[in-house]
Amino acid sequence: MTDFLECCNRYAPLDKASADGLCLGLKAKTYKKGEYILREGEVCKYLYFLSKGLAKISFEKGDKEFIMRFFSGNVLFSVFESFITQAPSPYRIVALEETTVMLISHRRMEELCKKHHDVETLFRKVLSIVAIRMTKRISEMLEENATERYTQFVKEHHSILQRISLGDLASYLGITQQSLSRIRAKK
Amino acid sequence: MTDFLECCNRYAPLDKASADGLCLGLKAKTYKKGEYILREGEVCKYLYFLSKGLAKISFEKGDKEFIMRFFSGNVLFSVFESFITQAPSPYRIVALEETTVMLISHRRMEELCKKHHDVETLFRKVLSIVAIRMTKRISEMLEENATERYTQFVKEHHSILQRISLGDLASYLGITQQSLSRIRAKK
DNA sequence: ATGATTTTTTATCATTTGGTAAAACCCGGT
DNA sequence: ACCGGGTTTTACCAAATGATAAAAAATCAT
Repeated sequence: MTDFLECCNRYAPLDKASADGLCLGLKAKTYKKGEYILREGEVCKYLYFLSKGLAKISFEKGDKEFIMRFFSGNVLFSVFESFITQAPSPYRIVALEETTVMLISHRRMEELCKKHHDVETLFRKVLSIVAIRMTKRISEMLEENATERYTQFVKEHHSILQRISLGDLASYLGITQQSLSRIRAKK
Repeated sequence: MTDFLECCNRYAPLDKASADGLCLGLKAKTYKKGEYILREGEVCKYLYFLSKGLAKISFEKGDKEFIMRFFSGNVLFSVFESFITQAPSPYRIVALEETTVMLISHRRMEELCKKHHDVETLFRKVLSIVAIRMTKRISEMLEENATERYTQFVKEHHSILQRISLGDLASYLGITQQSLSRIRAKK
């Protein structure tokens, strides 16, 4: 709870009323390793705060999986495609370890955004970080080859590297596991 | 002006006061084909509304150019990395035709967001669209090869296809112009 | 510890894409 | 019409990545 509010306050300073509103009815849920937090096709009803563990957002095409992003530490995340529009999610969320998330429902978030200007500011800031991060990823995918992307990932996500399987890392980088293995062997 | 407000209202319905605030001091600027609207390294001071023409956001690495996105029609855009943080832009904006944009300064946008809740909602919605669009692009880059990405682009951006050079399209797809030419020849 | 299952590495060959160069094409200015 | 500059296509070879298969290593449950 403290972590959650601290995280929110890093985005935008919140009134007591807003903070209370966010915490009111905040539910925690724990998933075991490998469990789905959200399945493809389901509507993403929540904004998530990951308080413990590791998760991935991914999708399948044919028999291949592609990973959009990993989440660990104290971060806010969601499948915004689905959360914002309340349409079925093209992506799934899977726990890669025992993972605890706090849930803020879409309905409550909408209410709070309407009621408290600073919650809307918080939401806006969260989305701006997401937009910027996604844009950066696109840059990297355009300008860097697989080897460079791998090196970059190691540099930037050193902390979670050991917790991610090679297969998952390859799915994130957009290459086959064999290619990634080859890249690592070359060094 | 009308187009601008209509565009804004599609994101979020605005009060008269907010609409007036947005329009007050709104400046239009026209760029010739090939002119820079923003250079790499400059701070992006504006949220842009493109009312006429065609523009690209891109960057260079070595002697290659990579294109993040094209803009035409009545759309709001900016280099949000820079606009939001007011840090130097990693990207440039270039007019691909004679292009007219309306400028809303960062300072004014900040003021209006603070003053009018509905402007903040508008801004939030703009960012959510950006985040979703970027995410979709990442999906495509992960799951589709160059040929599929080309086909997809033709399908989705049919209207501006004839106005974009092959070189620019290749830079957007993340392949060389020669590869794109080859892909087109195969069909 | 043992065996079963999963993950990672290695190998081989096919396909895709890049790099370089040159030719063909298109278009605007004179 | 002709020139000149830019754009697009074609060709050739090299490098990167994918597909498939199998071996090796690591992990897990009993």
